[in-house]
Order: sequence, then C-alpha cells, then structure tokens
Amino acid sequence: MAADALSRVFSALADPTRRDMVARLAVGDATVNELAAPYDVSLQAVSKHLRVLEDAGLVSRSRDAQRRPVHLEAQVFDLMTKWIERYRREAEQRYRRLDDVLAAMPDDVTPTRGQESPS
Amino acid sequence: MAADALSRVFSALADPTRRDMVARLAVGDATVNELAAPYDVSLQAVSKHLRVLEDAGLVSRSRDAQRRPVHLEAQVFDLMTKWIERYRREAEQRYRRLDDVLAAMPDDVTPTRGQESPS
DNA sequence: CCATTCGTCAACCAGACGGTTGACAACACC
DNA sequence: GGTGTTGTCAACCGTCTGGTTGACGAATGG
Repeated sequence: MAADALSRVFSALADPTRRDMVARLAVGDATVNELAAPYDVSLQAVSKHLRVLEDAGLVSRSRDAQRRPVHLEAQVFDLMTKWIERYRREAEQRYRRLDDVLAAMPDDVTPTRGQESPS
Repeated sequence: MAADALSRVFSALADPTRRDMVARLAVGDATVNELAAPYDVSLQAVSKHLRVLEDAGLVSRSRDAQRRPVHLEAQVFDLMTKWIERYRREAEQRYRRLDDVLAAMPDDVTPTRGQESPS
C-alpha cells in the first residue's frame, strides 16, 4: 500500500474532502473540530483523513491543551510539481520534435508557407 | 466514485505502476504490449491500468490494425498544477503575513496561551 | 480458411478505504 | 474531584481496487 512518498501524496489528494481540508488549511491552522465543522461526517472520520494527510507529509499536528492544531506543510507540493513538470516537459519536447518533422516535410503538403510557383 | 476530474487524476497517479507508464509514454506512444513488457503482471492488469489513466483523461487510445497505440495527453497536468499552485501560493502568502506580524511585534511580548501564573 | 497476435470483457478474490459506533485518554474548568 | 471538551483507538461494515484466470472479438497473415 502506497509504499513511496509520491504515492502517498497523490493518494491523499485523490479524496475531495481531503483536498478541501488542505484548501481550508492554506488559509490558516485549524483544530480538528474546526476542520470537521463543514462536513457531515463523524469526528473520527475527519481524524482518519488527517492521519492520511499527515502520513503523506502534507500536514503536521502540534499540541495546545486538549486541542491538536493542524498545520499545512506546503513543501511536499514540490514533490508533485517536480514529477509532473518533468514529464510534461518531456512530452512537450516530443511535440516540438514532431513539429520539426512536419516542417521538414515536402513542400507540397505544406502549401501555406509562401507562394510556390504553381506548375 | 471519484466523481470529479481532479480526484480521478490524482487517484490515477497514486499508483506507482501507472506513474511509470506515464513516464514511459512521455517518451513516445506505445502499444499495450510494449507498456506491459517491463512489469511482471498480466496483460489484463495493464489494460485495467490504462483504462484508469484514460478515464482520468491522462491518456488516449487510437487504432492501428489490431494494435491500440496509447498516447499521453499532457494537458490534464495543468488541472493538477493549477490546484497545487493555488494553495501553495496561499500558504506562502500566509507565511509572509506571519513574518510581518512577528516583525511588528514588540520584543518583550511573548505570546502565551496558558493563564498568566501569579507569582 | 485457419491460426496467431493483440487486446478487452467477465468473474472472482484478498486487501485497502471511507464510513460508522463505542470506549477511553488527556486536559480544562468549576 | 467530578464534569465537560477535544480528540484518538478499536472493531466492524460495505464498497472500491489491483490482481488473477478464462473466454472471447477483431484483425493479420499464412
């Protein structure tokens, strides 16, 4: 199950509720109860979601009396963006190479470039 | 399940095998058999993975005789990066704001949440 | 026409996931 | 010390997931 860090992060964000919590936490830290408020689920379910986010490194929890303020750890996003950007770039380069091929094609299939003398 | 597009994309990339396939496809299109080669799983399992990637919009399949070349659709990456960047930026702004507050704080003020203990 | 290659569909299985309820630990407050 | 608040742990449940095997469809090529 989700052995590597990247899998854990993607998996954690695959759930709309958890993404919503991340959105909420981007505004500022919050307690479990505060985070649970908008959703129609038990506090335990929210606690579980937070555990998943924590295991993914997206979130950290500290202690304030009985409260457990939750804090967003935005650095982990870099892991994802790095992965994504790498392959996006690779794919784009491939398209560019394809463009070169098309550009190098015989003129008769690319007539729009200039006025060739018609035969 | 996984009603929204974003969930489908994150969920699809949460699997290491599928991420690996995306990596492979960034280099160039491939058939199902070619994609299956590196992995020690049945062709059917690979077919299932491709279906997940296709449902997420990460991949498209065309036809070439009996072969079904698989093509990476890199535009979907934008969906993720947009989401990520939004909250990353929001969190960063918050840190900047926090820095301002800390900078504006008198030196002797130590924020304590507990009650001030009388001597 | 027949065999082969390439790939999908269907049924099944074990394990993970998201949710529930009930019990309980930790701390604050009176 | 007793009570209320905050949150976690544990057990359970239905569903989704990733894998398997077996059968089959579609197209190629002897």
